[in-house]
Amino acid sequence: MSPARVESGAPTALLERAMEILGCFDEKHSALTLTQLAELTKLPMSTCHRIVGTLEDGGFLSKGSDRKFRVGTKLWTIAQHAPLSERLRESALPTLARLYEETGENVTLAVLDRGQALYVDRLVGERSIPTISRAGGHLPLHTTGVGKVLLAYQSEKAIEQYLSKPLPKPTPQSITQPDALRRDLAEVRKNGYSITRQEMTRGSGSIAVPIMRNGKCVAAVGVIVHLNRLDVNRLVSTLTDAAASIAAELDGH
Amino acid sequence: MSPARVESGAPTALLERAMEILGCFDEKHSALTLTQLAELTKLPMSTCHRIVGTLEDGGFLSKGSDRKFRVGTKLWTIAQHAPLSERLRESALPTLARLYEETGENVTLAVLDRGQALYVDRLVGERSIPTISRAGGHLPLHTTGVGKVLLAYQSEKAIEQYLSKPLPKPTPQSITQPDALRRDLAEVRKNGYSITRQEMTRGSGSIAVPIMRNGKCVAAVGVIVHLNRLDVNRLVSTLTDAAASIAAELDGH
DNA sequence: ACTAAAGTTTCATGAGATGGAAGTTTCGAA
DNA sequence: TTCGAAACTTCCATCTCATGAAACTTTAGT
Repeated sequence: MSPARVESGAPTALLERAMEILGCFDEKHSALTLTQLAELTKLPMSTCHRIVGTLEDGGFLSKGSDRKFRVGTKLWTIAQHAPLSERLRESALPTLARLYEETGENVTLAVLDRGQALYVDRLVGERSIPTISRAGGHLPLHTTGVGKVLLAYQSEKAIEQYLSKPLPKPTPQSITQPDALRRDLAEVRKNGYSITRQEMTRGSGSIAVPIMRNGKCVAAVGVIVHLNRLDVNRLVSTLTDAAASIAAELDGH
Repeated sequence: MSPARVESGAPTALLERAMEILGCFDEKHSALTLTQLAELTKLPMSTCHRIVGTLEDGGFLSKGSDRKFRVGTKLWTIAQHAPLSERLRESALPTLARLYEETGENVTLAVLDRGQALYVDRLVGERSIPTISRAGGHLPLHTTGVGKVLLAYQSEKAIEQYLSKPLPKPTPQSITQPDALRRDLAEVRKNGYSITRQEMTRGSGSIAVPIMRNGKCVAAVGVIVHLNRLDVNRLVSTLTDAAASIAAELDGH
């Protein structure tokens, strides 16, 4: 128990370093060179090289002909057995497909993860407007349709904790005043659905509804549409059906 | 360079052990206790415990209230940035959704991986018949529709190598005679699609077509249907359109 | 309450991770 | 084609940190 143990960054365990390296792959970095990985993780080149090599041998990373590393097939395969894929995504996909066909719009499925909306899946067509959300990506809770639903059905305490931190404001329409948000969330609970209008992206809005299981909101489905196509009544009813269908599928197995 | 270096199993590097632990999660093991993990990897409990703990801290594993470990959200998130998800799956999904709606049948998308068909995605409805293929799962090349397509478009040498190994025969209808398979694959290349009839599962058949890019077959789409619904002409034409559409989407970005 | 199985902590030991430095390859510019 | 610099790979003396048997604690099923 030497006192100089839990020091700053340096003497970390090998495994933590390896996880940090893998964690470098995100929305904006799907292909990275060894040098970039060493910079991002602040690891010495030689150490980084050795770890990356082992990860590559294990199929967790793969090196392209462009000398860039990408997430490997083995890692992907393992991830398909996460409950997120195996249970939620798999159960929801047929319904999402129907929803997509019916509306022709961007369809998203998200869960709450570390105080953000984690997009489990999305269906984007050529017709639908471009969106920032990606499967595997995170967005704030208070600026997205699915996010507001996920937040609204949290405990009072969790909501207050979320509101206590500074809230990002990606557009002028984003609601960042705690009181305004509290009212908005109350509306969501009352109506059973959320609406956003240009709170995340200029020109687009969204509608989302909760997927309930045992009285808890386990996920949210939503559509993102061009503002002038935001036909609330029609979309809410379609989404409510879809959510019920997904919930049934989840219970089914 | 001590000669007794690349010995048998025991003295493996930490990272390799960690990857082996993660690799325990597969089709038939989506939730495992610490003891099970220690058994599967043949690691001492204490060592396994420590590694699993670190993986849990990093969000690569998560422990449920049932004391079982599952693949964690962090690992899943990272995997979404694999080319398999980000490029192929994302590009193909809208088309697969349409295909699913049009046919109402099991729709699958697969690539070649380590001499097997790796299922990248599948859409399964209540209507469609039960299938073994799962997203993230592997099946033999010569007994599945998508597999035969993937194999047929390989090089002569690769095909011969595949045929040189013993071929599993899950049903009496499975084609395992090298010569018969060679003829079947030639048919696939000639026609541009593959057919299977009860070669993997009794009572069901499948049709699949290649997704070509730069003259190479990068993936295959297929449907699995009840034998007496196997309307070859209709399905082939629908699938061919879908494959072209996915290929276009892949080129688009 | 009891107990067997599952999970957790401890710690002396040495295997193996470490990272600076030197060597090699790649790639773009001249 | 030659050259130089940046990217990548290998080497190896040093010593940290992973190791796993054993002891301990918790859990769940009589």
